[in-house]
Amino acid sequence: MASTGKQVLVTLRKQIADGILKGGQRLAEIPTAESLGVSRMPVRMAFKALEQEGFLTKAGRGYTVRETSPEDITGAIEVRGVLEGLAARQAVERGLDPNVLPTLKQCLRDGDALFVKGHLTDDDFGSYHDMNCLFHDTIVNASHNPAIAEALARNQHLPFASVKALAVDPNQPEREFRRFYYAHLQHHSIVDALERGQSARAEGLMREHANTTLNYADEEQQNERSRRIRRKTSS
Amino acid sequence: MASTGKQVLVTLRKQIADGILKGGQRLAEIPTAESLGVSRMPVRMAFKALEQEGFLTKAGRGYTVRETSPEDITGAIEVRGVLEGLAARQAVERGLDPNVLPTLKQCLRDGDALFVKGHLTDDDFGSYHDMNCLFHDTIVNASHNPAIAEALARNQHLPFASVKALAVDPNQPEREFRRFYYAHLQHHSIVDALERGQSARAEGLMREHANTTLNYADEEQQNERSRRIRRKTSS
DNA sequence: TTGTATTTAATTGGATCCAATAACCGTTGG
DNA sequence: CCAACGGTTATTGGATCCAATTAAATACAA
Repeated sequence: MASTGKQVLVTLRKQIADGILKGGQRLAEIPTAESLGVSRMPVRMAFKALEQEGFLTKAGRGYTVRETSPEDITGAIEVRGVLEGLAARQAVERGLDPNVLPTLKQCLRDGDALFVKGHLTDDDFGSYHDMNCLFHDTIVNASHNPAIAEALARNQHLPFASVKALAVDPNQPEREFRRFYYAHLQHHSIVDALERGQSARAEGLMREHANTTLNYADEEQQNERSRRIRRKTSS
Repeated sequence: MASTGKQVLVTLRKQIADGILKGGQRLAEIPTAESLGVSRMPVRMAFKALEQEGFLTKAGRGYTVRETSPEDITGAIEVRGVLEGLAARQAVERGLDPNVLPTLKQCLRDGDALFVKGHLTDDDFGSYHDMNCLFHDTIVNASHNPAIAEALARNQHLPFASVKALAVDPNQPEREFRRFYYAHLQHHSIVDALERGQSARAEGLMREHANTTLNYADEEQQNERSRRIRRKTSS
């Protein structure tokens, strides 16, 4: 039983993330309040919060759902790369807390156990997702630089840009397997660099690791683009 | 005649930035609303916005003014370095817009004109500040990556961390002159790298350029620390 | 004397009301 | 026929009211 305001906030956020509220669409307080069955007040609060989070932009009277171009997404992933790279470097330079390496190595073992079978089930993707979040969060926290986490929080919102929002294409299981396996091998290299105190190497690896997501997002763009073209030619 | 809500927001923001509202201080809606002579509603809105901006943190009932440690500031400046470094690199890699280099070179000429005298007046510091903001904004915008500007906007709030908030120590004019002159020489190197298409060099220079501020903040910390020690020993 | 539980008070969050402003449409004048 | 001005309408922003939750204080029991 979360409070009404939080409920409205997460509902709207999910509707935007899921594309139910399309980019560019105008949002007024009264209709959304009525459709959610609440008063205008929590909606006002949620709109303000969503504006700060970058989901909505104030357009004269009312708000419009922000439209994210593919360039926005690739740019945000690039930002995530340099920020997580900075986190890895600073984590090494400050000296790792004693619990960091054990946690990361457990992540590596968990990932290894997933990949030995040679294929990934839906549950495996979920497990990988959890492990991946823990891995990245651990490194970001190990930097002891709260500004990094704050700056990253801004990017979490864009689809594909966040660590938490890794999408899986169910039609290409073997390609997805290779993609995640490659990412996991990068995790191994990153831990190796952290363990050896190679801060610059850790930073570079972490940047490239974000680029792995970037390449995938690019392919998604390609698919989307070709799909659009196909649609256009077929009409 | 700005709207009441905005007025409350900027007032509270300024009071926090100026230290009138000290770090760790608890803020309740009713007292602040009464002290500002408005109703509770704009204060609620402002509190929510200030929480999103990182000025306030929700502490059970009500909010507390966030206290920024020196480590927070150095960390934020480090973040600014990698973000502006990324901006410089991407600006080169995407190809500079035709108006970027002329704008930057005008900044260099304006700076050169300030430093030829060998000393800086108060007006000169103001001119340098404006030129400096234009220089950095131009590079960030030249990256055509809106995620960078958004991530940077988060850091603007912390004192010393932002480009816009460069402090000048009036007691050490010649030291300040050397500091700004060094920063300006870095500007020259950065423009040189941009012009030659040396993206990695531009990135590294931009990072180091933020570090110049960082060193100053460190000295501020040292001063503050020694001041505190002096106070402690004298008591 | 200390810890826990209950009660009370205060503060926050939600709803409704009212005013102010901005957008849209119609009409009129050039 | 187009543009500009005025009116009307709808939507946002501010204020007040009410309920719910939480924190603090006091009292009671161990």
